[in-house]
Amino acid sequence: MGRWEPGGSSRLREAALELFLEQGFDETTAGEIAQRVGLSERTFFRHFGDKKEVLFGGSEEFQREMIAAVADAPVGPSPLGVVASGLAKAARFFPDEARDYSRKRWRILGENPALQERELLKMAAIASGIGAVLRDRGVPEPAATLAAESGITVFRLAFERWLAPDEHRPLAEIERAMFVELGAVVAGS
Amino acid sequence: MGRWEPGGSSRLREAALELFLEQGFDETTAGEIAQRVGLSERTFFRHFGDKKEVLFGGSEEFQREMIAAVADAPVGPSPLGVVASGLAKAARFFPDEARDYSRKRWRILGENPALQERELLKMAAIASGIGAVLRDRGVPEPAATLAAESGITVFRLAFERWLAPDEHRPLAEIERAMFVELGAVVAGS
DNA sequence: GTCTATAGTGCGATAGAC
DNA sequence: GTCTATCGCACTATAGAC
Repeated sequence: MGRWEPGGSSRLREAALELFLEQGFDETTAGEIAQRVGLSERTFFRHFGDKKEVLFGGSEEFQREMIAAVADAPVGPSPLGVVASGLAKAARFFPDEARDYSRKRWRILGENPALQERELLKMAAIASGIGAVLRDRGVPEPAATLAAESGITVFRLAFERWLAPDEHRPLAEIERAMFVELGAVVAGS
Repeated sequence: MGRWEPGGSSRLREAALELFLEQGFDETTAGEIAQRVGLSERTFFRHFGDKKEVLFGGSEEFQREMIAAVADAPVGPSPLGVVASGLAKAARFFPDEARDYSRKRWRILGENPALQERELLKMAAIASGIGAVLRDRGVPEPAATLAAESGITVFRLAFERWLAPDEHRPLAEIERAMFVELGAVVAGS
């Protein structure tokens, strides 16, 4: 038992989500979030490099997981197949229980271009990491980067679909369907 | 002859590029850029919504052009083919003479994640616009979005390749090769 | 934890162009 | 008279330096 309540980061993240939903991202100051959990603004910025980052907690872990899943995927004939099997494994990061939280977060992101920018950068970083893994596995360029980027595109669209109000299938299943669709779209040209 | 030199925006853009190359993006203040062309900091922010935006001049026009090129593409059997022919047309925005400027700009972007975020958002906006155009042309979902996103991925990778020091082919030619590679990567799965 | 520079906004005033 | 570009000032929040 220390001098502070434990879990400063996660308490800040929760408070931030609430406040952003209530009053909007721009209308909420970092100091306000910190105050709500009894911390100082200075402490907020020690936990998060900038205000946006409070909405991206756990994203480094997800990123590592996603890249590791591709690295550990069984040897396959096609690089995109390798990416697909990695993505399927990483889908466990988003079980049904996470849908509600993800939808709230998505609503906030949808209203703020600066947050969308950050989300895109995170995705781009994952794509870049997957590309590197594929090259390590002997896939030449530009196939490695194309497979990585296409895989992330499939993931993004599947994820958005997963969040839709009328959607109930698990993420991995939507991913599979989306990969099939990609095959059809590209084959048709 | 007015009270002011004409072309405030473009003079600010040029000065910004110089200063960013000399001292870096973070080390250059908006006031400094404005001062160099005889304007005030306040005026800088009336031309550009934020500091990053000074590096994205003409991007709205490029965006419109890209989307219009897809909208005006001849009727084709496949949505990705339509996107490809649109992209080929829009490649004229980047003639050989623009390579030098583009490389300078790319070097600045490469050193700053915040600028990469903005670049990704601009690309995402174009993809979204192309997706809408495809839906207007009768392409169902998720094929429309997949074709749009895949097309933008091809454009991005082709553009990066176009900027490589050892690369001399025109952008349109690299795009074509990249579309072929995408076909191979996806077909192989 | 305090102190400070920079980013970015709001508003009023001014100077020309049409 | 109206429209547009500019300046100047006051102000807040972010973010980094000390």
